[in-house]
Amino acid sequence: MAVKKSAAPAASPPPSSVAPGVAPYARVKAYLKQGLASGLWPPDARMPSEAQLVARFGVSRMTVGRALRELTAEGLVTRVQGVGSFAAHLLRVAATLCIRDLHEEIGARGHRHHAKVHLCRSEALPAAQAAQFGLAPGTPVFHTLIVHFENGVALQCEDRFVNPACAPDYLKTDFTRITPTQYLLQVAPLWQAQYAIEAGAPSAREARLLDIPRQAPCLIIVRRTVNRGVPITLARLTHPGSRYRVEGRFEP
Amino acid sequence: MAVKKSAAPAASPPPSSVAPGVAPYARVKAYLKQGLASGLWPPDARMPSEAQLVARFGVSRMTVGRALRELTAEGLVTRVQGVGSFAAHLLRVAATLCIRDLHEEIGARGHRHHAKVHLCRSEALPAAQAAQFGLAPGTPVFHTLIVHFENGVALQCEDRFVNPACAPDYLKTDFTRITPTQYLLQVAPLWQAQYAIEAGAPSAREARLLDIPRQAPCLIIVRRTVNRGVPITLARLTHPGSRYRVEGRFEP
DNA sequence: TGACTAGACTTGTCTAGTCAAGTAGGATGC
DNA sequence: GCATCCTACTTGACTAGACAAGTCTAGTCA
Repeated sequence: MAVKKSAAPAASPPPSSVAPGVAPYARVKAYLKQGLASGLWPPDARMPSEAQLVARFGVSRMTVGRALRELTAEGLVTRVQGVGSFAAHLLRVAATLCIRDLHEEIGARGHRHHAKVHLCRSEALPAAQAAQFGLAPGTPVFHTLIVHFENGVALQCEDRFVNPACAPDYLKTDFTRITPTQYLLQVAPLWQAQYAIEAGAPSAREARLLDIPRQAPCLIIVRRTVNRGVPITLARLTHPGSRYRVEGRFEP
Repeated sequence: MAVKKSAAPAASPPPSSVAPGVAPYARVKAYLKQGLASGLWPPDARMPSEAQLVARFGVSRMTVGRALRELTAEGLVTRVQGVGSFAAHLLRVAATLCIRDLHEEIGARGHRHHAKVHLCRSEALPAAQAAQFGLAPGTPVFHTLIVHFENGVALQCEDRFVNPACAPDYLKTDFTRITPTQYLLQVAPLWQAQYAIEAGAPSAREARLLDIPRQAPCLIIVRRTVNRGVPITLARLTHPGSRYRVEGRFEP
């Protein structure tokens, strides 16, 4: 093509300012993103078609297609075959919540981590956890109870059940040197995780281990991981509400 | 090309089983994903190069490139120009946390939502919130305090400050019919959000409004949204720990 | 031995065209 | 009026090539 269509509708960034070092698809993407942010295309508004963007930016259809496809993946644009591209509602804000390994997280803050193992044995799966874990009650499972400290202050009580079939050598690990999370990620590739974050009071044992009052509010994260339908581990992570919180950010 | 390289290393899905109706890029992607899930390529292991995948699947480089690019975006693969593609560590588990609008969430459960407005006025921004919100103390801001009910039970106490510059007509809205979140998303496109999830005790007023004891653990979400550097709103959402939790799942 | 260079290999990106499939609207025929 | 068909427009996906840029290795030369 090269010869640009003369009847370009004209708007903000035509092929002017070729932007050095920025890939064409990124330029198209930035243009669309800016239009969405500025309200040029409110939710459900029709956005320029691929052909129009091709004409405006003087690039190939593959290139504008990539920009639109990535925006679709990010949830900013809705596309309907045969109809067009539309600005998406951002009602459902999908945020990236980063569940980091605690050891790494403490290290990133430049602090000292240590762990105390209170329980590390094989036992029959209690009925209370059986349904949640996805194994029959009474199945032999590994059970660890570890308290993690940041600079000597108890930060997390980790009560964990592990499927022996996925990590036969789990109990032999020295959990004062490596966290169960790290170990399990090495042994069994994580493939699915479900989690619930809730506020609640600690159990009597958790209160004692964390050295907090029984009525102190705690942030409790229950996480279950599964690989190809096989349950790997079920963990209940109890944190004193005064010492721990989950933070995150979201930007489309 | 067309003639396949005879020295193909041989593995699971060669061009055999052409898979009807599944796009080629999706087939390549599924193949790689399965290899990662099965542990064929443990973290940091070298994955097949684009050229090898082109030979194996008999598709063009653009197609395998798309598959690898999408896996990279999903955090499953790390690519280094000039070196190769490698299986990523999944240590950092990025989960999609869905911050839904409460009205929509309750509706999705088939339950009845109603709201009670306790405060809806303009006031000077208190110093306590100024730094967090990003406006000077004393700046006139809109302040609402709304309690949301699910089937008549108090579920959330929403204490919110709004920047009048972003939503001049905010106070005129009937918040028993539309939630502030919905209104603000219509008026000002959300462009950045920061949030913190923590467990704590409710304030005296929150306990009264939610009809819970002072020492009942609450899940508190503090959310700040910004558009192009301009603060839109700062919200403190307090939920009784016994009635609300955040759930999510993650699968690469 | 050590510095440098050339080539092989890799990913990153783009083009110009193709075919397929879906939608919407207008023209046609009953 | 109503159903049908055709056409224009849209997105979805792909190909076969191209060039650029980064990395690594092996060989060469001082």
